[in-house]
Amino acid sequence: MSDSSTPLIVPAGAGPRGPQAGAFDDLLEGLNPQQREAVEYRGPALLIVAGAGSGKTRVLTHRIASLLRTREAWPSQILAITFTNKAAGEMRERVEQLIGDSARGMWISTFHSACVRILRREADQFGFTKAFTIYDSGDSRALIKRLVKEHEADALGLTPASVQSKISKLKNELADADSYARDANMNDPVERMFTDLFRAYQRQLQKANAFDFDDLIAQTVYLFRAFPQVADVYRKRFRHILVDEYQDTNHAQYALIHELTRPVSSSTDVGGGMLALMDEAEGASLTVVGDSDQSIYAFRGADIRNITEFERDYPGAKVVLLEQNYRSTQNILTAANSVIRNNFDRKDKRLWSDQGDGEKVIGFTGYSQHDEAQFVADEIEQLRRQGVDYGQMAVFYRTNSQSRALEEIFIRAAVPYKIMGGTKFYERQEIKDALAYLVTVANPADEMALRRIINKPRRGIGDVSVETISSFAERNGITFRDALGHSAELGFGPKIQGAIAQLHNVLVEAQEILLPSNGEIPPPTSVAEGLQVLLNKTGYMDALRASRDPQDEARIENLDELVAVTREFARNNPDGTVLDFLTTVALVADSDDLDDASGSVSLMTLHTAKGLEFDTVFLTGVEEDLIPHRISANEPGGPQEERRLFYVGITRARKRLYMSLAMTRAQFGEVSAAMPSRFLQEIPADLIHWRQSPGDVNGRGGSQSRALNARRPGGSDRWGVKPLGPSSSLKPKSTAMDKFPGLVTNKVRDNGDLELAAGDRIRHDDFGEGRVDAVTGEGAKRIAHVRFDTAGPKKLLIKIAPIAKL
DNA sequence: CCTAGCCTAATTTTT
DNA sequence: TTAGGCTAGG
Repeated sequence: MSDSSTPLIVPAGAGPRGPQAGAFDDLLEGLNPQQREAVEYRGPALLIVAGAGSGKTRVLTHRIASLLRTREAWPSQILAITFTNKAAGEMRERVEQLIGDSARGMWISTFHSACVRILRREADQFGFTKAFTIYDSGDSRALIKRLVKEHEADALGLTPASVQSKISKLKNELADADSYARDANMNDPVERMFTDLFRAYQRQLQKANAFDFDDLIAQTVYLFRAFPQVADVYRKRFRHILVDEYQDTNHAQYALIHELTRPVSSSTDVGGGMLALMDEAEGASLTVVGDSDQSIYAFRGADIRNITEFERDYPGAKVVLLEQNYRSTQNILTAANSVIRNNFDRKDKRLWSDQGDGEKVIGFTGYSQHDEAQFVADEIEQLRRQGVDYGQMAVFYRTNSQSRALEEIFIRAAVPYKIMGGTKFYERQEIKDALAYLVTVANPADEMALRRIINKPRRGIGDVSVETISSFAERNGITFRDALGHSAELGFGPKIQGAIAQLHNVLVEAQEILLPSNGEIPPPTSVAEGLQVLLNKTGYMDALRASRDPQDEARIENLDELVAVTREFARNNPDGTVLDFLTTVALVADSDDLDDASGSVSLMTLHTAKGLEFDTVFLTGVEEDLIPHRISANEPGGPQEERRLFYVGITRARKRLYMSLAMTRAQFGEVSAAMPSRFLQEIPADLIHWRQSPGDVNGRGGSQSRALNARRPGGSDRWGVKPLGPSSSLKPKSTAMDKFPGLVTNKVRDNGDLELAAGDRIRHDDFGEGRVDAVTGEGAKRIAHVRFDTAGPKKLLIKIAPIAKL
């Protein structure tokens, strides 16, 4: 009924047969034939296979615009799903640009926000309230940790991390504790324990009136399956469903889409006419866009088959292939193609560009990750001087920890940068604390949140007291939160009793501000106001100010920023409530706050980079064990997924692509030798111009690099080469990776303990015997300056050079 | 209940 | 290297 405003009758002038010719010529302008077809096609199911940079967002927005323009659909009948909020915002903006205000009323959002919206509306149907909160992975980890401890599950080898990831996987497969228990071997104590934990976890969530990330999707599917009438409301409403990045959907998301595109189950008329009923009998029309070569989320349940088997799932589906790339130069695309074609069982697809070859990929090998970072920084500065905007340059890496070295060097080199992701703002302790205060007020059932802040700042309420309160609540059949209101009956001394009463009062005061008991609708500024009351009157701020921990100063700043965020939120959402605020905050992704990155270089992981593009891209850490990551080696499909990740990285670049690596890499204090990634071998030699090849660095390359080595002036106390001025382009280029067979597939050599001193004689596999002149550097980065009897002077990295002491 | 100090474990990617 | 957990002492 809530949708009585949604017109169910198709507007006059349009029919199921499609738009009239000429109704949207301008929307087709500048599109290639395949893109046009993807915009114009009308039918129950359409799969757009969109290679990287092939203009899929353009196609998608123009398709939506055309549906609206021709009045085939009302805005409210359109549901478009994207992967990030940022992508959703962009899409909405672009559709509005095309057709103006009439775009209002569309649902363009992520899977998660769409589900939250549905769940909020329907929560009461199945044991939750509209005030439910959303647990991010940190929250659920904390809960699972507690449960693991309580159940003493660690004795069976179950760690919080393993339990969490297993539960997450199961939920993505739409399994619950019961269905798991049916299939599992219950004689195995570990399995039994896990089932218990899963059940307990789910019970706690329900009790806390909370959903975790995976629940948002899975529970929506359950809801639709358990209450077909509810599902019908949405089936009637959404007549056109479009899903972006379809290759990254997991089973639960697939099922959700499937439920939504089903024909309405009940025939009870809710006011629509005949025509509407006929339409609904067919189910909504579904458009999915994706590229199986860019599927990089299998680790969290994405099922590549959702896209590869689309035609089977939706018989009669139309498939459109977009292969022309409008983003990159041909050299970049050729590199990308030559890497990705090493994945078997993929449909061959070849991106092409008419933009010309462009520049070659530039390669660099540093002695250490700092050396590598210095190269990147130098190049960035050089490009900047040539007029390239910082905002048009990006540095990618496989793991977040790699950002550290880059940051250090960038700070020193005064390169403005912005890290996307990493330690996220909303995952900082103080921010989580502040949010937990808000949650405690907004959703009193959420015991987790209250437990988090009950002793922050220190109030003298430790574990023992918390348990006392908890059992009091249980005995009296009230919630933990309500127990705080009975401070006098808890049996504490005056100090603790006072502290509890104090906390209770502040929470009540904030509640009056955020959710007035007289039912009045609070002004949009109430979130900021309530937050400040909570932070100030609880003494949280004072405690930070009084602290002499230098980190706490930054924490205060962060909290100020959070208050600013709430103000901003109030401006953008005049009727936003605390719950809306908390929802938004819970669902923001790393890539979402990309806008203010202008004017600085963007640093991010390869995963975060998906969907973005930059003029200049630096792919760093192109090493074995990093990309492909060591852990992926044992996972089925792991190496292939890593290759796709690498492919995604390459295809982000418009004009210039750099690939760099280091010969040694420090991981928590220890330095170890690194090897060039196997993926480098997959790129044709003539596409890469090595400024400094792996061979140059360890003195074991082909003849060209020997010559190069011999010519290079030694004696610098920096390990890396000198900053690369224009003269460096005079260097002869080194050649392909296959000139360095020993560097790629062989086992890592480790001469870690080899002690060398000036005067020692050594033997090198390639250069023969020689005498050590000097040793510089420390630890794994020690470099021997050797004068070989026949090959002349060389610099060698002691740890990994193929040498032996005589 | 709190704090300091020692020990150890971990580092893949994230809506 | 560092964050978190654990212990002992206040």
